[in-house]
Amino acid sequence: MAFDLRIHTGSSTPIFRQIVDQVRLASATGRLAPGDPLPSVRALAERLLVNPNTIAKAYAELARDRIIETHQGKGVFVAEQARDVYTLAERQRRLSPAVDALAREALALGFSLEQVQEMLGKRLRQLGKEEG
Amino acid sequence: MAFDLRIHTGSSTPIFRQIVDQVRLASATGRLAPGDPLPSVRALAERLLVNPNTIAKAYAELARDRIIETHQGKGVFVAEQARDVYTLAERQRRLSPAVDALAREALALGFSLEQVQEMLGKRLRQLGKEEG
Amino acid sequence: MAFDLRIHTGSSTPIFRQIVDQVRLASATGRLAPGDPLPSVRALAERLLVNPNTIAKAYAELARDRIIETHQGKGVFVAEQARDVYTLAERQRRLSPAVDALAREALALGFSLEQVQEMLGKRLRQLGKEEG
Amino acid sequence: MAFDLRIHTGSSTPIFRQIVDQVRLASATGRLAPGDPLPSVRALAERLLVNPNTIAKAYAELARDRIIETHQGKGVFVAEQARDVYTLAERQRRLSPAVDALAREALALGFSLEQVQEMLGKRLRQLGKEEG
DNA sequence: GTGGTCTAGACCACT
DNA sequence: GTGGTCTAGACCACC
Repeated sequence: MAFDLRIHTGSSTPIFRQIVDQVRLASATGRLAPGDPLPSVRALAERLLVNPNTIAKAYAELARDRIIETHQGKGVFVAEQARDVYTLAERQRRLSPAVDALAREALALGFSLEQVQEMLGKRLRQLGKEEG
Repeated sequence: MAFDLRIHTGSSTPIFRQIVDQVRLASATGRLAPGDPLPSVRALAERLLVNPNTIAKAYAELARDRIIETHQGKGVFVAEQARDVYTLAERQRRLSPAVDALAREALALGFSLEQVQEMLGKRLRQLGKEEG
Repeated sequence: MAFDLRIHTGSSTPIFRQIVDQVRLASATGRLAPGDPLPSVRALAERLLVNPNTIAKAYAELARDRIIETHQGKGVFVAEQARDVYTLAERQRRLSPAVDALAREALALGFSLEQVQEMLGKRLRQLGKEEG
Repeated sequence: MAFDLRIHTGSSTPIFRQIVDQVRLASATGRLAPGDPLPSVRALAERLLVNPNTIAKAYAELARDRIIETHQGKGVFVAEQARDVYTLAERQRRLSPAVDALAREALALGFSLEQVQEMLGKRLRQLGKEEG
């Protein structure tokens, strides 16, 4: 199964960030395993109809964070490095900025806890399906 | 207690947006009450060491959303009544980027829906209590 | 026919508002169709002989109201679908200054309600027909 | 009966303009007849709780347009000048900017002719009552 | 004094 | 190339 990278040009999040996030997410959830090949810059640019510079920028950030490795003349692969294991506290610490941002925005827009939880549940189920 | 506006110039979120968000949240939680005066454009610009235009831009957005009212020659005040400016669909559209960001991050970190919802509830209660 | 934006620098209505109003009206009457590109900030500024910031301010307001979509590095386009952003009450609030002005003027000039309504209907039909 | 001038500080229209418009309207509809006295600058400023400069500015514009006359030491009076008589075409020409502004705004906000006509009728009835 | 608009010119992120 | 943000400084209307 080919790793199915998708971008939304309508979104306000930059294309290069969408790519970085998807690869990072796929790697964290095991959908991409160490050693798996990724499409070349040129091939991905053609498939997604975006500028090769955009792909290169995304791959550069992923390589900097040791998520992927590029082997000259061979291609791009998911890095072999050991997966970090976080404590619960550490995982919560990493999640809390997003929790905080959503909480503030929801309050400002006048949403109740229940409404936000429902939107969140719906979105999580969507993401889960795309992954499976 | 005077309303204590603070900005981080090091942040990637624009200064004017930091101001908008803080005022909106303070208004939603009741920390700013209808009729309360806000610092003048020039005074706030001096205090925060930013350009008056930046403050004016923030105030203009708040006025468009009917959070504040500006009176020529008098100053800026918190709007008398909270008003339903945006449709439910629009408010959901505005919340969805934060929902999406949290959902993706939670998935990548391996949290369950219930765990995230609990963190969210806790944070919402904290923010609501920070009044006065 | 390219969309022909024109401003009157002599007018008391701000330049950025003239631009906003013309684009909004053109979008509402279908003279601008979803997906249509708008001139770039710099190009329009050059053509109208105004500062790019003034154009940017107008485009920012149109984007907030989801009339247009701006794509970083690509340009500005008419939004894909018209969306209900504002509640009925808010739309009435925004219309009421114009209603009030016409009512007062009509009263001062001794027009009956029927006469004003007829003039209004005629003008609305004219504006609607000026498409294409 | 004293001429009952009222201002809305919450409105976006400047106070001095509200005063000018109300006097002009009362004069045009005969509620203020030539020779009728108006309150002094100082008295009106005290009654409306506004700055005397604001009243003075309004009276200056009314005097410039020959709606009122100020007699030093005696007070302010509605001018004796002959009322202009307009042809229907001339009256329509004077009304048309307000008609046009309302039509454009209504179209942009997505209102139907019927909705606008209803808002207009309601507003005209309100103004008629205030006057009676 | 207040806020609103505009110009000029700079820097940054994204494509 | 594109739009987004910020600074500096000016002028205006209103109170």
